[in-house]
Amino acid sequence: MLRMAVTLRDVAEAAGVSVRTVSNVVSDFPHVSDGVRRRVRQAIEDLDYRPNPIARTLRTGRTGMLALIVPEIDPPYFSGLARNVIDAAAEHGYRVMIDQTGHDHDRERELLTGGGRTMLFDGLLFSPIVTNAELLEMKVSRSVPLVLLGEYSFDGQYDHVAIDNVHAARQAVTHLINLGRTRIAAIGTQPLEQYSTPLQRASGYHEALRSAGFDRHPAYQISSTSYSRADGYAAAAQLLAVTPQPDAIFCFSDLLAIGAMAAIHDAGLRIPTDIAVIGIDDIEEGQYARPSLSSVSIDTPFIASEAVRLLAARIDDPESPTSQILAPHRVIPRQSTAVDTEPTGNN
Amino acid sequence: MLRMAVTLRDVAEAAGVSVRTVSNVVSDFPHVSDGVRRRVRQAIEDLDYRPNPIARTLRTGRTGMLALIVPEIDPPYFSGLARNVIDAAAEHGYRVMIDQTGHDHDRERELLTGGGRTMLFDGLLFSPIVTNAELLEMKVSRSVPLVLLGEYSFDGQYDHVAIDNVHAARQAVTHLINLGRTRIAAIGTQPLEQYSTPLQRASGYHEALRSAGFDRHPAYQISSTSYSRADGYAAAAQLLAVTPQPDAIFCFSDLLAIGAMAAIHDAGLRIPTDIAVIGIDDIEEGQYARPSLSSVSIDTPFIASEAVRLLAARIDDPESPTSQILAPHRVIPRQSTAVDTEPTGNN
DNA sequence: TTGTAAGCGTTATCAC
DNA sequence: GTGATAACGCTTACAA
Repeated sequence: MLRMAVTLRDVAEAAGVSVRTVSNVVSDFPHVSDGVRRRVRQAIEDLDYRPNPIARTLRTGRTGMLALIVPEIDPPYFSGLARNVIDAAAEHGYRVMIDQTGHDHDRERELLTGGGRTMLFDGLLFSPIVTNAELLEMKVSRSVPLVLLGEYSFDGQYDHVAIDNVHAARQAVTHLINLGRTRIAAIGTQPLEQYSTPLQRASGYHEALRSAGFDRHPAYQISSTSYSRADGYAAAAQLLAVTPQPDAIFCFSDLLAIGAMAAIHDAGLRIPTDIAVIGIDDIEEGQYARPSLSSVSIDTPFIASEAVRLLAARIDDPESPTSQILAPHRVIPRQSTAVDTEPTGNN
Repeated sequence: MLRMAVTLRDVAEAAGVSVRTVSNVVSDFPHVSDGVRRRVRQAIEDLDYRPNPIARTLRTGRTGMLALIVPEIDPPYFSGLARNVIDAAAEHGYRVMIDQTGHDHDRERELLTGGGRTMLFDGLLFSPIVTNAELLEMKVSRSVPLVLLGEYSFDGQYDHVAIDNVHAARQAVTHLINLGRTRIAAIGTQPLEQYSTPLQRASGYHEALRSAGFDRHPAYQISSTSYSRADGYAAAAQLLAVTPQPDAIFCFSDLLAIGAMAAIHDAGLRIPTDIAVIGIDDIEEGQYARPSLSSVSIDTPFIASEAVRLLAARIDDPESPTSQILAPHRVIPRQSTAVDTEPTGNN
């Protein structure tokens, strides 16, 4: 604090009333006579008094802040989510602190088990990378309301807003199959077993192949440590060297797909003529890519607003039963999986 | 709070010591005998005691939180900045709350003048959209340390980390001129006078044209309300209808440029053969676009770490003289402004 | 080295 | 309707 703060007491003194009365005026308590109210208002104005939220918090136990915990804030999916969460939170009177786990398992645990200054927040919105099982194994601090994001099947112990990743992936691959593609590769599997999203999307990929009666070709599955453009580029380059060459690629994220498209383009191949590409997330970048990127859209505004609504309710009533909400998704076909009629002109 | 919190007093009681001693142990005060320390540690463990950061804050006046105020969090430039700010803040022991002004002038004022719960934060990192003059006109609350981001010339009243927008824009346009382009359009000017960045970039654009002896062609300057892909697309479409058609476009942001490239592509024109395109920000998306997007790179990690450093110092010593730091930038030539090797007969 | 107690600026429980 | 005053949980003189 740069200079001594003006307190309730100062105002009370200036207005010639008690702190109780000033507090009443500040918090719009109804039973204050108009004359007194006016005098207090004037004193507040004169002294430029601002209530100290910390002191208020200590008394009320409410900070008015939520924490949003994501792996990273800069990938478009998460920054879009953050934007929607911040906006939704504002509608409920909350502000949002953002923390990044950096895809670090231990950091997730640390943030969740309340190692840090968890009490600074009225509630937590948490987008985990680890699986259900891993998460339940951690002894999550029960002292702070928590809503989980993005994970499909929890056991009802927590509120959560989820995507059906298995189904989303299956629909994406089925879309490629319906195009007549038969050699369908996937980018984004994970070597480690503890991460949830890649497992589910891989599972959807396998389901779709099985339904179509296709074999799984190990060389068609490229794992990637992150869901970045760079990883997509490298993985696609690797796929192009496989014989027979894939005629379609399902990427576990749009960023991977963007990278893959660049690699395919640089190799002198055409999209979708030679290789069709589809991603997941439906980020705006894909709409403006040329060819534009087909994707599975995920309703982030819905996820954000439902999650904040659930969290606000949980804060107000810690004992109410938990809710599980499924966010809608749908395949958005664009040029990268268009039925091949004319050249895309992308080179 | 879901259940009654365990307090210092509870621990003290359990360990058979005074709260003072427990507090000493918790805050690693050196002069505590080993036996007592062990006993206290044990009691803390047993009771699962977590210090209440709010109470600590009320005493010390420090929350350990910074606020980052940006127009929007989801454009890549700002989400990248946020990521770097969060990381830099963590190194100084701070966490970061993010607020969006939504490009709203009044909201900026409200956040800055401390209308809200400003005291919750030890300091503010503020990326303003309004000009210097507008900002100084607001009576910014002096009660909270403030570092400004992205604005070039303030009068030294505040700490700030800035980009030389005029120079960055001039270099971008000069790069186009050096390519031999003569009909150079610009996308991103603003009809309103109070926004800083567009004014500066427009000014750099004009300077470069003047140096080259080119006239300003009013129809070559397209204003846009936001720096989005959609605005870039629409603006470029508008430019393509102008005669004579521009042979280069300088976009005030990479997002605008991405949109413009899509429009040019959709019109059946080639980049850079028919029209060269350059943006500002050097977002990763531009590297993976095809053709890849030339841009002016801005050193966001530098901006973030310097800004946090300045803010931390300001918090520690409110009276020290302010610093003004200029972040480096440089033109990154890519395919969208590559020297044209194909025969075109165009110039 | 450790205990006692006085705040930090609110809100809320009593009285009057 | 308004005034004292006791918390909220912590840090930190001041004592011991």
